[in-house]
Amino acid sequence: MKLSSKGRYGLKAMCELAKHYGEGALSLPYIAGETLLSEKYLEQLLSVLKKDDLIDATRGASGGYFLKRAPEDISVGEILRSLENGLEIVDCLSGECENKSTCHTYGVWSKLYREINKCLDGISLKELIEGE
Amino acid sequence: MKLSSKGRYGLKAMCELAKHYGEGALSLPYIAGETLLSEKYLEQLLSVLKKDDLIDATRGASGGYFLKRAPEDISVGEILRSLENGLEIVDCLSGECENKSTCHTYGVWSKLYREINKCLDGISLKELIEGE
DNA sequence: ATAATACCTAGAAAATTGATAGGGATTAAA
DNA sequence: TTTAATCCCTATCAATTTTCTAGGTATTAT
Repeated sequence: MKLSSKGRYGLKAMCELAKHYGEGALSLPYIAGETLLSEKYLEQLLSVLKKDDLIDATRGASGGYFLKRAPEDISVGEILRSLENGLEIVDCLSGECENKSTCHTYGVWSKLYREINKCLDGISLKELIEGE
Repeated sequence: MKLSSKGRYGLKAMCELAKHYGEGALSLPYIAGETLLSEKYLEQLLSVLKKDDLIDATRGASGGYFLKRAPEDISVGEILRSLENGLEIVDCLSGECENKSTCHTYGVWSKLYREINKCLDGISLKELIEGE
């Protein structure tokens, strides 16, 4: 049960944006340079984060990406759910499970799912860059 | 961040063994039949669980697998750590991370790791088959 | 105009996971 | 003592997912 690199990389990028919150937009090459990630791969992650309304961007020369809300108002949970396309650890949590009632293990997954979300929703981007 | 089918299948098999705890060994074909899993694949999962001392087996005709401890003394955490080869959601948790001190995200992973284990260690196999 | 940027889509490469196959060793029971 | 049922071991294939690369288009400050 590993987090994908999308989650890890994307969260790093979000930290970078948070560090410069209020200073205008950061360009893709800049973020890639700071986080040591491939520009093209990072671009795809940022597009996901944008689709989910966590960041926004301005196009054209001297354009770039920036947080849509303040770092203290964005939780790690939101970011990871966006990048990982949900944090459901088993498929029967999303979609309907037909034998939820008789399945011995359903309860485990649903409890774990709640705990994971609770934990991650309790950490803000601001705490992250300040080292709680 | 998905649990692999090893974890899901293996836990199912463990439930089956728990249901018949104290009744002697269950054969691979029997367990596969009850859980609707491929014999050969399940065999590999059981061998992992055996290596990690959660189950034991007797060979030869009328042999089979059985729990090494009572269902109330085996936690879901133990089972999943065995099958998933640890529950570290990122690699820097296992192995040493060289820049643990400067990394903004290390704290998140380590906190989440603790929560996941705490949650799963708090559920016993017995609770599972009895529906807590 | 130009150069720097975000945006979009297709697909290759690599890694992981899921599953199959076949044979060997052991042992209860006929 | 033979037989059949079982666990044990290892190799390998197939499918899926993840990671990453490539190339072009649209937009905009300078």
